[in-house]
Amino acid sequence: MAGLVSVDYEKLSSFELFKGLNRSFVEKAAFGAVTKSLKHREFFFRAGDTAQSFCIVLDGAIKLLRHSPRGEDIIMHFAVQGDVVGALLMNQNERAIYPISAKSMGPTRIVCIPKSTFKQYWQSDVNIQSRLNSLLYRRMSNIQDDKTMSTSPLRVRIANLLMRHLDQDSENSNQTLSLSLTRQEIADALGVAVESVIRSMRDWQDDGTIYRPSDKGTEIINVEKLLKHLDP
Amino acid sequence: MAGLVSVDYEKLSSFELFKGLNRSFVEKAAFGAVTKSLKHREFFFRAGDTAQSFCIVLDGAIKLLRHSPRGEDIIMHFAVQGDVVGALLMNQNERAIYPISAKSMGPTRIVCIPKSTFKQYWQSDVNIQSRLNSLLYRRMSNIQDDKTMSTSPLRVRIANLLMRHLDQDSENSNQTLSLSLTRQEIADALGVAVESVIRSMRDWQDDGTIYRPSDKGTEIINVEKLLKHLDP
DNA sequence: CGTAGCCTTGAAGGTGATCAATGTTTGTGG
DNA sequence: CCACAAACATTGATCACCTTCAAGGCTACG
Repeated sequence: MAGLVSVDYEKLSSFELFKGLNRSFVEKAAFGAVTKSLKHREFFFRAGDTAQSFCIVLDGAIKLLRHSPRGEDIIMHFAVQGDVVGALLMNQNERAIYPISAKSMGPTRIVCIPKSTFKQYWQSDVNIQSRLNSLLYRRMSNIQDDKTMSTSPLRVRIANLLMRHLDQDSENSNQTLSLSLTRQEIADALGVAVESVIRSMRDWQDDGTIYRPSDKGTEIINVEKLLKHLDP
Repeated sequence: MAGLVSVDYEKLSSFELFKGLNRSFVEKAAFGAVTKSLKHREFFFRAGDTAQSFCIVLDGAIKLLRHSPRGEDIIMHFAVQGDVVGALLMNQNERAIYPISAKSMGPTRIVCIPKSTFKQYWQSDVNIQSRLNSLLYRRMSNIQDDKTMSTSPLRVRIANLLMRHLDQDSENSNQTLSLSLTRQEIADALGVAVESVIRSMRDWQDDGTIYRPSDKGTEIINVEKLLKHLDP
């Protein structure tokens, strides 16, 4: 937990949320903010906590999840670099509570911004509101994409999930994921059993459609091959 | 298609979105707006149309849906009286297109507001933005509720859907739905087959947990009984 | 070195999908 | 007003996909 330093502001300015805005505005938008470093599997907040702050992901990733009535985790969203978490709650009343839990995936750094700063500098700024809406809009689209596929066989839904998380950069047929997902997390995100995910992905591993370079780390995907698997 | 009359403004003012705001503001917020009367199963817009306007539901209901790759409709949201449809898109760029289709359920009246009015009066108003966010927040919560239940047996998910659409008014154990849902629509909203919905709900019909007063119209639900069916 | 989290495999079973057929209701046009 | 089509409701039989349960292995980490 520490105040923001120059390099943090630069990183913030590079995000879609603040791109093109001048430094003094970014500083105001982060008034009273602190950076937090989360280890692997650490909660930023839990469902039921009163919502006093929101955050922007600097590095790493955070999964937003709920507990299902039967004890499993259900993952609603993977927040990666530049994503805003919890902002929609800052508009709600004083005693609003987080409806979901936020848990880090690997070492993660975030900027944690107090509600008061939101009310003072974010709420009244048309530009920021509009950009927040864009982020929200994309999130909504993702959820709706998922739902649209709910009648498709599992392997199609898994492929769809993976494709949505491909790194923007690489354009060739071998692309990396923008975050490292475990089988368990894929299962939790789709609301299915781990075993089903494993069985669905086994063939893809066997014929090299997907593979992990060093056994640890992010999965690499041969998009063309993957799509071929989905045709029938 | 007609301009707004006094009674329309009064209705708008009674909605959560405008409650407590003065008449002149509501008139500005509806600048250039027209009312539209939709028949049963009429499209307000289709997925892919360029988004030039958004709307507020005056009476009736509108379902927001997508086409799944296999031809079925998947319903994302039921917009009822006071709900805003398509507002999130007004912030996006000029050539933004609707990602979903909007189709009326029964005779429906809406206020259709041009994008330009949004940009002029809605976007810069903190109050309205905050209320829009509240609506959006509730919609998000609904979708997440659905997803949280994705591992539960179908009858639990159906019950959950019904309970979320109970009329706010009646507090006794017999409650009416705030909109009339066909079995097909319940199936489409949950992404399952109609037959499965029918089979799941058959027992409830047989023992009077749910029933339709005049065979047509809205379903009435005995909440206590319904909950008892879900225990095991 | 032991635990916790994740991965993997197999066997058995159930839930919901699919297909096919039929009935019912509603709306449309002659 | 009647005939016909379209949308919705219902039922039964069969089957596939995914779940569940059980067991074991691997890796990281305190």
